[in-house]
Amino acid sequence: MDDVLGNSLQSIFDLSSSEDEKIVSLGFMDLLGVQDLISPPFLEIMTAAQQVPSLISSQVPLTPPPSKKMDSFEVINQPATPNSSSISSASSEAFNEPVKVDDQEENQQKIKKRLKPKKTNQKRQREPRFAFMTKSEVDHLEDGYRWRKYGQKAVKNSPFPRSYYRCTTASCHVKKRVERSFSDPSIVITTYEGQHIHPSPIMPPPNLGNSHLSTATSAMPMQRTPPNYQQHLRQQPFTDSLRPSNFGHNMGSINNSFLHEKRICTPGAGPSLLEDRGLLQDILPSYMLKEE
DNA sequence: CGGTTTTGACCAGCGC
DNA sequence: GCGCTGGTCAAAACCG
Repeated sequence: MDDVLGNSLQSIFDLSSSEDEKIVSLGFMDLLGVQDLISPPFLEIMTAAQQVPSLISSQVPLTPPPSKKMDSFEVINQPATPNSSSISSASSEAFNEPVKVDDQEENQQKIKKRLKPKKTNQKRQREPRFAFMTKSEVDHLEDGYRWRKYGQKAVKNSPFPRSYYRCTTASCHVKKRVERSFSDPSIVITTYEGQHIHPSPIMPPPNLGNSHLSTATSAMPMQRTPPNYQQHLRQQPFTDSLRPSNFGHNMGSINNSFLHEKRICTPGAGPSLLEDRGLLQDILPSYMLKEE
């Protein structure tokens, strides 16, 4: 079942990399605003992230699908420019009846609007992505930001549709996709794309009584832990590359704050586990840990 | 009335 | 080249 889940997720997220062992990412940590804690050697192997010209500095690649290319890591150094998308006039309409110039222009503008920006030898730019699984009843988890749904698609091999959301804040182009795991419908898979450039609009200010929380959030100025997650959910940042070999020594510096947060999130979790596993426990699904 | 959701259509990329 | 799939657009519907 784990395999099924893993495979399906591989197809779900194209957080791919070309080299299994090399790509390591801090996506989740990055979202939490702790990317400045990355050690230099760690950065060196984040080849993909280095290519990204945006303020995003990392992403969490899942197990790279062998057939996939570095799609999500493709980088376009210049903004895709709508290169006038040479649409050669809607011939049928023009043929059938004389269309007013205004109408023609209107039509062409409509068509242009729908056309993606012309690319010249370049793939569409994509923000680094970060995905995690959450056990939750509701599909759209409150994470402190305001989202506007802009699409929904049926997912292949899954009865559950995938929803597409955009951050409603102007000039913030963060997107997220939400879907349920086919193999475990109780799990919601959320994929973030991009990074918020603004504080959470609906989160209360920090330091409101909960010293633990303030400790945990102090390291993440822009991305605070979703309240719902803290109360009800068990976050499982979904990553295959965050395995101990990559993870342990690189993440040690941020262990404290993150572990702290986790204790808040899941008071039911055994303290011994947390102590034993540390951050790893927070990141890796339990079944992965058991396999170790 | 403004913002959000729904939903069908369109486009790009990829595999065969 | 064709078909499939993911991602996005945008008009209409919905909602507070």
